[in-house]
Amino acid sequence: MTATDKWMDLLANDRLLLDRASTAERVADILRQRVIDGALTPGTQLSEEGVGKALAVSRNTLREAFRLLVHERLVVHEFHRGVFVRVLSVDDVVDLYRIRRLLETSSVQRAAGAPKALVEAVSEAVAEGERAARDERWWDVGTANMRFHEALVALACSPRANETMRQVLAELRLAFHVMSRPREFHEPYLGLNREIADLLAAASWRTAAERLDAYFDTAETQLVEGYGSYRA
Amino acid sequence: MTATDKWMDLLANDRLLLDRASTAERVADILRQRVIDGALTPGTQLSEEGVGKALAVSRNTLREAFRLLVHERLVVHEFHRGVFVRVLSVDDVVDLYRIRRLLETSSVQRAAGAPKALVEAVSEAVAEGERAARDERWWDVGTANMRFHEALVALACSPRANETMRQVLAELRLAFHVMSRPREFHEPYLGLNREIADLLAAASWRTAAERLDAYFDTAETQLVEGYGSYRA
DNA sequence: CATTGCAGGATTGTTGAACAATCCTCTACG
DNA sequence: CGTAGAGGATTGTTCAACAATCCTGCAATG
Repeated sequence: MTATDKWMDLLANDRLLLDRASTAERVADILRQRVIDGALTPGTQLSEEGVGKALAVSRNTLREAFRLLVHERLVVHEFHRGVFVRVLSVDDVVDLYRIRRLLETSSVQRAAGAPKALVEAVSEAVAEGERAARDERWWDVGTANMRFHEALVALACSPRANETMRQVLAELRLAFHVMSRPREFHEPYLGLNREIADLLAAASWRTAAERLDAYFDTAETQLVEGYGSYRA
Repeated sequence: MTATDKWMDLLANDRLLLDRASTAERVADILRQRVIDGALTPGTQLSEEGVGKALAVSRNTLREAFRLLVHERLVVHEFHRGVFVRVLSVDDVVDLYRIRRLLETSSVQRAAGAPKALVEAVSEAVAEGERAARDERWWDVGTANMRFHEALVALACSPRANETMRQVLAELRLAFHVMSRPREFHEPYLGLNREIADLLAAASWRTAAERLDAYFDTAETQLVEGYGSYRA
């Protein structure tokens, strides 16, 4: 029966990829990707006619897709005016760091019972960031940094927490796009991430949590002034 | 100029209440309320034709509303089959308690800088629960209990954390509806809530967080067996 | 000069109908 | 007993139409 169980798992994966995908969701996927990778910059309007014609979907289907993205806060919907790629305010960025602090420090604090593979995922994300930094791929450094923090929350073994964290990080991408110096912004955190990952690997949960808490103290203030001066 | 600033704030509030409300959002509001108060029990299908005719909205508008509720996890959408009021599994309930623990304990831990009014809101929620218990309004006891925990997260002063918590608690309503004994389920927590509120009022953040953590240890195990046996 | 009022055009909000795709049920057949 | 298929019901998606609202520019007014 263990052999069939393996097959079942594989089938379950494939079902998600192949089977279920309404047009609205796929449209949302595309737009989400474009917002995250910066092709759609904050502030640009997504007109129903324009996007609908470009993707060859009807206005109704498109509106369903817009609802999804609005709920994820990647776009804003102004009544009778349309949807726009979100422009994060400084308050938004502060709030994003605040909820990150709640989720991440708490997850690290009680990571004692987490599966070993999840702890290794943290170290792997750090290593990926270090590789990207060596090659001066600063955008990838930012991506790896996010994967690192996502891996921290994953220690809590809560699908909903993971989902919330994913959304928070996607929103933060909106802030990073208006930063003009990705290197100066992302590079300083490489050492901190490594330090925290090593503490986790050594099962020093409490120390890691304290280190992380200190990280947020500095990151938040640093970011506020950075975001205020770098934005378009 | 400070006088006009005051006016502006008031106007901004009113704009949210009076101005913006698309049909889809109002439909979602209605359905959300019906799911939360139990009129729509978990598992029931929300057919597009039925609900659309009942609320006198078109299918397209209704589908937009459904998308919102799907994203809030109050209903599930099965491709080519329809939307159904969500039936929480035991795993779901465990996960909900897990993310609650992350958000709540972390919020309480760093509540030192929270505005006094937010701390008082915690005590007020406890008092409301005690009043409801005295009158044997057990459903209201559950509502007050949720308001209590919502108030705990509010200490973190993060709109996004508040929103996440609201959603989590709305989901938990789905579990409470299949419990047959609201009194036995809600009453034991009254004393714990009071204890935590008093610790917060005394600025004993650390002790309060530890007490809350212990609360989750017992609540989670207690709930799993309770949910397994009480469900319809 | 600043402000107000008012077309006109463009965009969104909402509806209804239509057709395709899929699922469910029931029946008939091997 | 199992299964293959027909038929009906529901959902997925598009299209066209109209109402409601917003934006722009211009004229009128003080």
